[in-house]
Amino acid sequence: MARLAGVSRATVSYVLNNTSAVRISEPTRRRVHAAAKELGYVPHAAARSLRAGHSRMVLMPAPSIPVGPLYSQFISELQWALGRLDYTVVQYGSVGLQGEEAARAWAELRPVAVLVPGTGLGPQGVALLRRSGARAVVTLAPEAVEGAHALLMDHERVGRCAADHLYARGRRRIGVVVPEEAGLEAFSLPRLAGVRRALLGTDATLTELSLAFEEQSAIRLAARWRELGLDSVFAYNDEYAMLLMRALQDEGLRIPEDTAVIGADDLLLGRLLRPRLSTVHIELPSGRDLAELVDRAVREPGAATETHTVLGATVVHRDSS
Amino acid sequence: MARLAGVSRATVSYVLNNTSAVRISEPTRRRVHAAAKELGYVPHAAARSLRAGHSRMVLMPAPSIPVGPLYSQFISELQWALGRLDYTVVQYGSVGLQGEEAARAWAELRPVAVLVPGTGLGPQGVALLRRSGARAVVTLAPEAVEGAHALLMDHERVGRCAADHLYARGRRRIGVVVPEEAGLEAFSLPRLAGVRRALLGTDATLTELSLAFEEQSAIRLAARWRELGLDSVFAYNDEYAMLLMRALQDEGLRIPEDTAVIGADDLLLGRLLRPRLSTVHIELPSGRDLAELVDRAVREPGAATETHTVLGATVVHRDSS
DNA sequence: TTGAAAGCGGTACCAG
DNA sequence: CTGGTACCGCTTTCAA
Repeated sequence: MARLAGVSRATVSYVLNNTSAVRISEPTRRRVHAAAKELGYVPHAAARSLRAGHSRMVLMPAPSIPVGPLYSQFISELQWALGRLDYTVVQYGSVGLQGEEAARAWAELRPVAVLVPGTGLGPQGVALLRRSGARAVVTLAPEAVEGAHALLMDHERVGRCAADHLYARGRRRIGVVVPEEAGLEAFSLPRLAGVRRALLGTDATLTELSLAFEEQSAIRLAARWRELGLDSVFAYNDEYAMLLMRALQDEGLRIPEDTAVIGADDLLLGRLLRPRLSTVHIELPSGRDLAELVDRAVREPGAATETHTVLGATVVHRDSS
Repeated sequence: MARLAGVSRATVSYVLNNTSAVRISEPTRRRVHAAAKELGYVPHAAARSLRAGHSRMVLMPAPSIPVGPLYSQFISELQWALGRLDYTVVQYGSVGLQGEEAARAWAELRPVAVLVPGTGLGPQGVALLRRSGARAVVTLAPEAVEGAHALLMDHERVGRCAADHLYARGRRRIGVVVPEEAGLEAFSLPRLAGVRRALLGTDATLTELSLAFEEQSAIRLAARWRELGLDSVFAYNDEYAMLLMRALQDEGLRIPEDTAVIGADDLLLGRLLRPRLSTVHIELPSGRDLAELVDRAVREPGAATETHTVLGATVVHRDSS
């Protein structure tokens, strides 16, 4: 670039990076800075990281489904915290890419760390990423993956909490909503399994209820509610719970007398319905903590992989259960 | 890499890219592929784009505020459509970066195209990006920026629609909710301005109402509702509308008799309250169309910048207004 | 204090 | 058909 500033490329590099091992005279610095400003010079990240052999890019797949305020908040916090540690966070739009293939696509960018929510990345995927220079791979999933750090997001606990609550309040015929929308299985199945486990060995019964996030679907489900003979339902999350509760009420069912309803995520909107919606409050890991984990892993890539359980789940009992 | 496969780098390149201008013998291809598989070889995107002088990366800033299902859907669709056109979509976590500074950070990655929702990127930012190789810069904002293609998302129309509707139904003392949460000004201010414009020269009055997305804030606002003397309110969006409507009802106000309420975004959840929430349905551009615009712009970087108005707004009249 | 030169991992031309 | 080689933009010794 600014050899047109009268100096060599090396000098430019020194000046712009404030290289401490080298002293550059003030006049020269000034000329370099001036020229850079003038030409609108921007360093070429690819060239830099090619030469350096590493980057400070932390990559995570972009969510392909609408995420709630909880998760959005978490991502923002994480980006902010990693930004403070001088990492660049990049969400890769991996629409349609699967497992190994996705891992390969990510590896092409040679990120220093990869954060993967959900399953879908096997041990081979992790190995591939590590071979291509990722000094840290962190999964946010129900179970750990060989070779990667793991933040265990145990959605089973959410189901267990909800089921324990309903059972403790005397409910025995318990329905569990399973959303029909694709891409939610990663959450809905563990939550369902959690309910199942909580009810194991008790006198309660569990009924799976398929429900799409549309009024018609809820109305259809409500129409056959009496024949279902359920006295309570864990509705996957607050949004599905709100939808279903409204349909049940329109069908003439009394909440919670005839049927108790509980959701999850503790959305503000759930408090607006009457009766106020009971819910399972979920606590995600703090973005700061995860950022620190990443940073530690990057600095100490040989260290044993850490596994932390990070999903807090507590029942918030309001009026619908 | 697989010079350890017994061939030269060049040959590897030919084989893995299926270079048609060159014929490689089957045995050689096989050995290369075998070695690549064995070593878990992944090409180095930085090296490739350094050499090529360009990449196929489309960059957009990651949203820093929780976005609704509407926008999430739009992003997904866009990623999918661009993926089909063989672009790689990357969301850059620009937490805290502003205008020029953000533009510089993005430019370091030398994306072939940049998509920027919202204002904050000035003409200099656009120029900077173009100078560093971006063949297309597209803004999604209320107004066009010199040098960039523009998808005009005219949120004023949302406010106008809502105001026209309320006015047509005989309301004259109209409140407009302005969220207190930071980062929403890009939407809330134009919506407010739209209401103002719609009411200009009529006998209606406009009152700004500051509201945070918390129950307490809504309760406080509702408590002074009677002294405000409003007969209707445009509540920014459906979520704020739901929150406020509930608080008004708890305060003893009848909806819509005493106060008409209208939101925006046409969320499913708005239909669950009673009375069912009136709303302004918003139509975002199709991801496919935007992807095509980007592709066209990339292939024809010299062409004049296009400006399209892409935000459809129509009132959905339900029971709260 | 500054400059010359090597090299990061690919691609593309040209010679063998 | 295949290998040598120059080069993309930047950092980093090493010499001047």
